[in-house]
Amino acid sequence: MGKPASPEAKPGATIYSVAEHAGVSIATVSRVLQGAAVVAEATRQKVLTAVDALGYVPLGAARSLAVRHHEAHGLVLPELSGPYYAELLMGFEARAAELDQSVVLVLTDSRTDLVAAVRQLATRVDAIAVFGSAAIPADVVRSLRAKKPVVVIAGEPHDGIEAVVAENVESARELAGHVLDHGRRRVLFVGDPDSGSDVRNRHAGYVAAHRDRGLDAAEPVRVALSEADGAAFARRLLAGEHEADALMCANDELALSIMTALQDAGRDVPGDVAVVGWDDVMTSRYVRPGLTTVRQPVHELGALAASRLHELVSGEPPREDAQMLPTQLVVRGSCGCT
Amino acid sequence: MGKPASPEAKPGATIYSVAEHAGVSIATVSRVLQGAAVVAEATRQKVLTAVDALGYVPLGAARSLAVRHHEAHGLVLPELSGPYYAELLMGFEARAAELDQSVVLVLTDSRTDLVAAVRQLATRVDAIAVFGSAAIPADVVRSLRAKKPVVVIAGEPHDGIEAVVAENVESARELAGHVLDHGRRRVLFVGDPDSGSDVRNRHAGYVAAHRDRGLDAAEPVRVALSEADGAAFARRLLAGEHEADALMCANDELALSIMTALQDAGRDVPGDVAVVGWDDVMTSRYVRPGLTTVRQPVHELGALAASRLHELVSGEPPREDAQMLPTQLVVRGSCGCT
DNA sequence: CAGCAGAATGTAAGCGCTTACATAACAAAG
DNA sequence: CTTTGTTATGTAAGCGCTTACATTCTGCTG
Repeated sequence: MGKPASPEAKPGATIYSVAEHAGVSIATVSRVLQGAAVVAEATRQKVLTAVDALGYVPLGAARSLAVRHHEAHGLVLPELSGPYYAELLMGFEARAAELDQSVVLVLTDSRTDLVAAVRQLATRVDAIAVFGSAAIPADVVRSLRAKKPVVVIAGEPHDGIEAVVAENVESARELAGHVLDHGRRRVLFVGDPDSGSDVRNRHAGYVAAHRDRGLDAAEPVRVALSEADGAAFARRLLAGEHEADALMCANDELALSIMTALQDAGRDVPGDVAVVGWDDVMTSRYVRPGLTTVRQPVHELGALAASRLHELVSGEPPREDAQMLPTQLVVRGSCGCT
Repeated sequence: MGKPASPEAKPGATIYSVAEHAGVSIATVSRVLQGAAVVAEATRQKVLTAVDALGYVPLGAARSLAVRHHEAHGLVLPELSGPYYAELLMGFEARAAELDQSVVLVLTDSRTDLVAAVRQLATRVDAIAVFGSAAIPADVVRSLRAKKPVVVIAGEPHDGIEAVVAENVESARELAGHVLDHGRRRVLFVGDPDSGSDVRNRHAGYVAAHRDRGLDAAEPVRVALSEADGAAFARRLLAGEHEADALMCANDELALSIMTALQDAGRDVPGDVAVVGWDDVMTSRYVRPGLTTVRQPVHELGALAASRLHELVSGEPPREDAQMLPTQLVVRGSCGCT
């Protein structure tokens, strides 16, 4: 802080001015900066000195143009509320960093022209990871794929576009089975199986658990995945529109808002009705009873996406089948366990 | 110069191949793609046809090099757990999108070489927003500033680096005053004022509230801001290491973990001890009693940072004083209100 | 119908890097 | 001393765009 001001940076310092200042050629400057080729120690020092005398910052675009790749990965997510996407992004970013790739983020919920945004993104990255339900039209994804490697996160693989997912069907079957084995006989699935492959697969597991026991599964209650949708459903449930002794919600936000609304209305959870969710968000540990849910390796999922992107850029062929990460049932009180 | 050697390279469609395919010059292709100059409708159509016949995706780096800017903003955040940073990022991204700027994200907690990461970032963006406590050495920020516009989020302005912040002192004074006015006389500040200007200012408000009433403020309990730190503090409190009838925590995560730990140990909140936090995270609405806290306009803060970055890039001079956004006290039950 | 303004398009000069290839410098070997 | 490797460094050709400027093509005007 007490030090003299930083070197007067000529706003226009380029590799040429550095070379001139150091009395060497631009090739040499490039070599010391890339650390690639051998450079005499004395020369290296001259260059380094010149670099910070001029406050030189290389122009990434020029390098990208010369080397013909961006050294950046794109990530397209719907939004970031709730811990799920944030954790995914952290995993992605961390892995990308290890691979020396920058990450360029696009959030689709804030975009009016999604397609333009994605095209624009394609312009500045080497590969793109798209979240399954980020609402990118399939043909856009496919046309993207023609130019750049693409991986879908939590979606279905198709047309040579590979997918990375967390396991859903089996854990949903296990979770639903757990609830059924508490003796509940009217377990409602809350969430729209058509809203994405994650929910579809969770629903499939729910159906399977019923089938396993020779039971009939009720029709799913098709609601979106936000707190507000949960609250709305809770109102309908309290109004007697649905009958249930257990609710298997497509995610924790739904489960939490429903559980709280029921409790506020004097219902006993899990006494009157059990509630389970999916994701294991932070709040699920804090509410009483604790929310029984399923933990996904979200961080790892993001990291896996970044890794695959990198491998695809490096020329590896896309995988046919989705890569699946295991999930873990987290049993707390809301399912009826003590 | 002439055109590149292989006109055959389909995967490498360039402006040249498009021009050739459409039977026009590259200048014309550029013109229709930028939509800038007038182009005869017939010509425009030929070009557009060629573009998607070849699946042409422009190379962002080449454009950046030619126009001499990146059309991208950098954002440096510590991490993304908890809703605070995620919301900030969403605000930033949304505003950046409106301004047609890409956002390149760097998370410092995942980096081993922070300084290198930031330098690398500077290479590919026009301007950078750094979160105050992202642990970037001050001299690095300053040297960055010499080349690119920089704004600090939730930090102090200095050396021509402007800052955007949410109000802290007055709302902390109000919050602490509120607790004191419930009759609490041993209000402990939990959090380390030296960990960043946000906490420092909250502490300052806490001290001011005491002074307002002619009371003495206790020494702050210096703990970090995570759940784990809160739990550890709660254990010490239960063990009798501290004495308090109210806890003013530097953020909600701390407050929540402490409150829950106390309740689990049989203490009554707010009966035995009141607990208040800061941030108004989602969980704060769900716990019982609801957590009294302060809501910050986090989304707006992110958006403001993006806006300022853009204005700085456009040549506007940096502001001397931090731009401050108002916060809002959210009173729920944990402070002692019914 | 020459002359000319204005519109549409083409030409070519960069933008700041990387890197293949050429060259220089110097030491060891013949 | 040449010759021959080895290193260290320089030269220059792009990378794929944008854009100032030049050129060509219209359709009028006088």
